[in-house]
Amino acid sequence: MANDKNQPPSGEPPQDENQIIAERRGKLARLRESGPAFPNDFRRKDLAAELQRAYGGKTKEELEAVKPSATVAGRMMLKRVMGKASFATLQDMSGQIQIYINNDVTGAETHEAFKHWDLGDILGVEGMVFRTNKGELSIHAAKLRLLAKAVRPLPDKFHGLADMEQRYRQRYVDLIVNPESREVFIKRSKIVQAIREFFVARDYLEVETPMMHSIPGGAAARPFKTHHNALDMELFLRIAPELYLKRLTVGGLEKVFEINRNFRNEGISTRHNPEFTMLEFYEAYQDYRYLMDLTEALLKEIAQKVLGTTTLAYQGVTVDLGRAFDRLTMAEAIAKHNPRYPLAELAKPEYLKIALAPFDIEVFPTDGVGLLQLKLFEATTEDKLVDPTFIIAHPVDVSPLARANDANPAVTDRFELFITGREIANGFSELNDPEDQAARFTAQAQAKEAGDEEAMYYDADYIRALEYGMPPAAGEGIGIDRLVMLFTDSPSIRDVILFPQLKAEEI
RNA sequence: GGGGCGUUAGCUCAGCUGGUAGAGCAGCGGACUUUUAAUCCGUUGGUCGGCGAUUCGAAUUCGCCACGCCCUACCA
Repeated sequence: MANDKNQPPSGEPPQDENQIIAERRGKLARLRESGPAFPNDFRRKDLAAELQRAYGGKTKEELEAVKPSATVAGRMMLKRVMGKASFATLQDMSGQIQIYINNDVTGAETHEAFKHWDLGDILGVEGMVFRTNKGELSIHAAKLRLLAKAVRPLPDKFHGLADMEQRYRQRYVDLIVNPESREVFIKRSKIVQAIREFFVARDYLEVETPMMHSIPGGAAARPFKTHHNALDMELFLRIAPELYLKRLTVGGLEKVFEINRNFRNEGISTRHNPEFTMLEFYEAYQDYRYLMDLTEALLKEIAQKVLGTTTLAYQGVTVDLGRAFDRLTMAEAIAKHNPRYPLAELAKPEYLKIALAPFDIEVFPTDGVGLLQLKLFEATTEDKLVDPTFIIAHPVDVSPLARANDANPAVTDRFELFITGREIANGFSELNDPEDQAARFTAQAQAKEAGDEEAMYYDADYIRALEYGMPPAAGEGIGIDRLVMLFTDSPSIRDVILFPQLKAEEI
């Protein structure tokens, strides 16, 4: 099958041909007989939403006195033919507007042609803006043209497209007929724009670092492998930009951010797509506490710009981003949300092992207090962190790139931000000691030798960069897709990615 | 990877315990000069996801496969 993929059809009619498509192909063939069937000489001057805004407040009489003209183009979503007069609803990028066609103004010949045009066709209209007896703002078409024929029918005009598979595979159809889907992607764009504005306003430099790495690093994940022919070289799609962005702080780009794709060769779920978008940012001469303040400010600003409020609803729960975010260690969070575990006991490995016993979690004799706390945290507390909560001081074992705490080297100066029980951000004071970093890489490389597929590689060039002196810095990553899920109340990551990864389909 | 559920006309969906497939919308034909999910009359359209089994007979029961959704595991 792989070989006939993406080959042009071979004379045989496509599998999904049907009566409706055949009918429309016939109409298209007749169109071709009378000139270009897909003309590109129509210039629209007005957008539906702008007309609604400009004339929405005018009465029927006021409009008749002024007779404003308008030129719009769009897809025909609804059509009502009533003999000698017809109505249609056009949809453009901004919204919808009704057009009115009759024999007197539009002309009988054009009207007759219009009657055979189909829902989904793209039309261009020029005419007077007026208000109908029922009060609908409309354009009385003086000129009306078919600009692009739709050979395939649109889904049900009232129910839209419900089949999730078809919505994901044929997003173009979903976007035409499901306004709420369009809204999600408009919001996504606004969120990304708000993020850019936030960092640019703080003198950050937006950069683009390689997506193809010879040594994948910066995260614990299995990479995609690829091959460069001319260089005859194995390459990996990046799992994170982190190590390159920190090289830039060595280079003197002291405030950098990147919004771009990461690729991880792992399972697919409602929260995981193989390629996903990450924001990562690094600032020299700052620490993780500063980052927590910055993160709060960022989320509040996005919420204000995109939603107009700091209160949001996600899948039935309300979250207030306006309040100060909680900052708790794992032990504190466990004790706070599970009163059955006293805080003082959570510092004792023996107690933690007993507490973990009822859960189906692997505990190793070598697990220290930090790891045991992490396991108990994930089992009992993570999903209870509905309101924004920073969890701080992660064990050093699970944070190979974070700076160890000066007072307690077993933990790192790190935080993760949880909202609605999900991790939204991960940041820390960066490890800039080349010898400490080399030792941690060595430990990771040994773990990889021992079979841990997600352990990191030893990155000698990264160590070399640190040896030139990296300024003390703090850095953070935020998964954009999950952030968009939160802000758009989307239950699945596929709802916020235009073309999510699915298994190959035979068309 | 493991478990559950789903797949019927272009779209949205009915179809009980097996008796040979329906509606609405869309399409086609007709009526209608201010409709708006227009309305009214008539009408076309389906190898019921695929393959196999049971049966006189399968959309319906059973098995396998494909694709999707949800949960779960790893992670962001």
